[in-house]
Amino acid sequence: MGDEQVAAPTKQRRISQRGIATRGRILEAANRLMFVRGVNATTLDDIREASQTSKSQLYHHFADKQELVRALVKYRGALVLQRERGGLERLRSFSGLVRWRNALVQANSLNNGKYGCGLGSMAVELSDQDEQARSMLSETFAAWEKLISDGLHRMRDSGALRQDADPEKLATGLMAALQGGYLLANAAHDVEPMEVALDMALDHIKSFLTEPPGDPTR
Amino acid sequence: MGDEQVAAPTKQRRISQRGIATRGRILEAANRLMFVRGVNATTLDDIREASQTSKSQLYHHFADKQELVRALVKYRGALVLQRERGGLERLRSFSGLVRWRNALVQANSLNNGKYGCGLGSMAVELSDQDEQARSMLSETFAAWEKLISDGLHRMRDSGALRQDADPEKLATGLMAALQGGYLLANAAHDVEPMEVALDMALDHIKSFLTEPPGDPTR
DNA sequence: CGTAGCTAGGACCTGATAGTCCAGATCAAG
DNA sequence: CTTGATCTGGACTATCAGGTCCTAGCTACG
Repeated sequence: MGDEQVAAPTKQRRISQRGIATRGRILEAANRLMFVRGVNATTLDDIREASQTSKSQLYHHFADKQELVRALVKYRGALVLQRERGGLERLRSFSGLVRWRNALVQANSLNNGKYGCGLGSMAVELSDQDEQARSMLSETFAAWEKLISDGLHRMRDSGALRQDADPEKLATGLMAALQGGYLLANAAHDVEPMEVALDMALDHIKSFLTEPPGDPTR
Repeated sequence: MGDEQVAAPTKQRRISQRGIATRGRILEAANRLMFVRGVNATTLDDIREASQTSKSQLYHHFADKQELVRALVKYRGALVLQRERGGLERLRSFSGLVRWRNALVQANSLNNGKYGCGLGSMAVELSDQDEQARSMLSETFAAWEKLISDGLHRMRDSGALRQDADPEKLATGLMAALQGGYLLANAAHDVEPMEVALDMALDHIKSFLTEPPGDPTR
């Protein structure tokens, strides 16, 4: 098994600007469609049509649907991490966490809670059917949690958080509350459960503050 | 539109024991297969084979795949609620909540975190594609949360929980932690995130106890 | 310019899957 | 035991979705 793919290591296919643009259009369309319909319910023809491309282009840029889905996992993961980096990499206080929470809630409320988290829903759909996708998603979640726990570490180092706070566990708990909140909000078509869940997690973190925050949570 | 289904309201189809058994076998097989592979990735032929039935029986007992899935939502919802009633309807103390947590964690650890929650994964897969299934799932979640909040109400009435505790919100937060925990555990193939998430939610509830529990959490 | 190879269009193929149909077995009520 | 309905087996069909292929444009580079 595995007889070919080791050959010609240096030979990289030439790729034109147009090719890059097409590949991008395909990924973008897949991203949009699979976000609202789910991965399995989206067909290649849907994507072809939405991206204004053709079958041969799909198969020129991606070996098969599974590869496209894996590329999408990477693509969406990068998008989310980039967005989250913006909101979290300078996190140094509890109020920063509250702002972060508010941004997520507001974004989700625009859809009335529908669709959930782009990563979370892929994780549910793919974990039991594509090991490689599952492991990429798991790593993305870990990186996301790390953005949070890094912020909590900064807060602990600066004395805002007590020494006995465990940033990693707090970050995992917060991420679980976020994902569970997304899920319940999606089922209910209502953001409220997501708000309640995030507030619970934030309250829990608040209990590790060295001194109570100056302003109420909202 | 809708010209037929109103006719003959009293005429209920006769149904034999054998018919009931067959219908049960189909639902059971669908339940098992769709739990591990997901709803969309499971075919009717898979179910036919696993349930030792035939195509005509599938379509005799269910109008189409969508109806079968909806019946499964109901079936699985009833199973979960029955199981949860056992663990929650006599909940009166924090330690009872800890026992409940332990049972869920233990069950999930048998699969190394795989597959997640039977209801949660269906919610993710179906919410964006079958409104009726979504609403049934949402109601099931609400009923499940009510089992929890009823227990918390009992704790509050007995003085174990402070008066300012909000049982409904605490139950929603706990459910979100549970669902998010399932999701992350499934993605990681490891129960740990689920444990951390539930412990966070339990800690949060613990902060509303009138007096600290006699024993450590575990 | 010329040409090699990337890029594109879209018809076509193939397998899988949801759904149909009908003949025959089984059951329950009288 | 008769009769009419339910239940069952499994072959059959239609459709759809993934995947292939061949021809024709474009682009980059010499």
